[in-house]
Amino acid sequence: MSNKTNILLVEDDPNLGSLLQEYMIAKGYNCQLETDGDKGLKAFLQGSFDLCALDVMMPIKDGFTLAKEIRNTDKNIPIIFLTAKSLKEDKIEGFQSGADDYLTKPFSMEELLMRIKAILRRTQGSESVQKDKKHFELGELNFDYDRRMLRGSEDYEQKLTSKEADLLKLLCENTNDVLERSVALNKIWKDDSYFNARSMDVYITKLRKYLKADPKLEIVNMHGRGFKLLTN
Amino acid sequence: MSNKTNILLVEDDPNLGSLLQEYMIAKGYNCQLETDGDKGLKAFLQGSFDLCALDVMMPIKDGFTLAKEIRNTDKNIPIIFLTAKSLKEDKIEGFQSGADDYLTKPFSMEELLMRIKAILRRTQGSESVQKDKKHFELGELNFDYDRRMLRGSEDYEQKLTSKEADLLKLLCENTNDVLERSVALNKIWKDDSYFNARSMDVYITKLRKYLKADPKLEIVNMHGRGFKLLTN
DNA sequence: TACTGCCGTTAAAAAAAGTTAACCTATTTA
DNA sequence: TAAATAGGTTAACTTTTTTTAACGGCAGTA
Repeated sequence: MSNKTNILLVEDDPNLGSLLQEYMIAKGYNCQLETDGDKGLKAFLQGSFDLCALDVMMPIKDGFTLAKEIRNTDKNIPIIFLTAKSLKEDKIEGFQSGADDYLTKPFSMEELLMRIKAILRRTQGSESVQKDKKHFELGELNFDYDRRMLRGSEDYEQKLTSKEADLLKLLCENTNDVLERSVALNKIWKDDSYFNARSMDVYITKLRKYLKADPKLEIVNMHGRGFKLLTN
Repeated sequence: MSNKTNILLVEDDPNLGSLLQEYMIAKGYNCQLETDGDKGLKAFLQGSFDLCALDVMMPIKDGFTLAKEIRNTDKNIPIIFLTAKSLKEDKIEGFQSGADDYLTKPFSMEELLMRIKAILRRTQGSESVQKDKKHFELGELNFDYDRRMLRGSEDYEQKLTSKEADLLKLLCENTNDVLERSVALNKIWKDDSYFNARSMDVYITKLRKYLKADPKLEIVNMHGRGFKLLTN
């Protein structure tokens, strides 16, 4: 399986079911559709899903029962109910069987997507958020973004200010590739203006000075575009 | 404050507002009611909440704007919108300003409660456990907030004043992440002013002195933003 | 080759942060 | 009750960081 988020959709109306499935796939998710509760449970047990979207009123086995069975084997999997039942009592039963959300039909597919995203943000955010690299090898040099420190193999040590560190980090993330002026200005200065561009030039000068510690390192200008950090 | 869950409710209709507040209190929550966006933001900055329930259409400042400002200082706090706007576009804007849920009026108080519980079930487990932690490991050091004591492995012991302890606690809760000046000033000094900012600087100096007991610990300044406590 | 807009550098100004000490205020102690 | 103490704020001054200004050079184009 890919690294996409896997959604199990159980919906007995084949039209609505495949419509939702197509939509979720178009939005970049893996989405498996099952058309009744038994098949849904079987699929869940065999697969590895990140979220379940369950219709409530289904033949053979209703969504609430299915949810309880699913929760029996995985008590943390997010579950959303999709249903025409808008009665208060039904909603309450839905939440009591462990729902994370409860959508009453008709709903827009966009709203479903938003609600799925809102839940996933909470449940899978914790693991995948901190992808940001904070530590870079630059030829002979060694750049620690958090400590804002540039260290050479000998006893060269250069403390950086926060703007210097921000800019060097961006350059490092685009090593041997163009860092567009506008990108850097918007990320660091939050605004692409004439004066901020002059300010950025001043920082490029400062960084060039620091990087002289390794003569192989070079920040070259790409006229009209931005800068490129070369490491060879 | 007790160990109850703290809910910030911002709702400009005083009838609905106090009805909801009473209900939540009856259900065992702490629930603070504010009647406009500015008061809501101020309350949030000074308090310590586990969840926000915000009306969207309010005079002075609408709920979406308020949500963004709140998210600016706390990017994990759960937010629920309560609103009469049931348009698809509004819902989408709501979720895009970082909502966890979006309820359209009229809704039953029971449903609100269910939805709040569903969100808290996800969030309270993970990080907000740490939120009211009173005891922190800081490299070699050991910080006991209640006793206002900083202890090192050997015989280093440093008693802290209450302001020192408050500030260190905030820094600890944001370890390796920026603690915004305005956040600290509002939480500890209850007001973001020039003199309080000078006062805070004095306390940062004091804390840096104490933290020298472990040379790995460092409080770095993020120019124009705030401070970051580094532990590695 | 001359024009024009982008870059590079240095210096100065401005803004933010850091430090130290004096100064309140409330509480404890003599 | 006065003195001592502790916690906290204000003030004055220093240093660091960032922005602005000025000017000269270079690249791309007419």
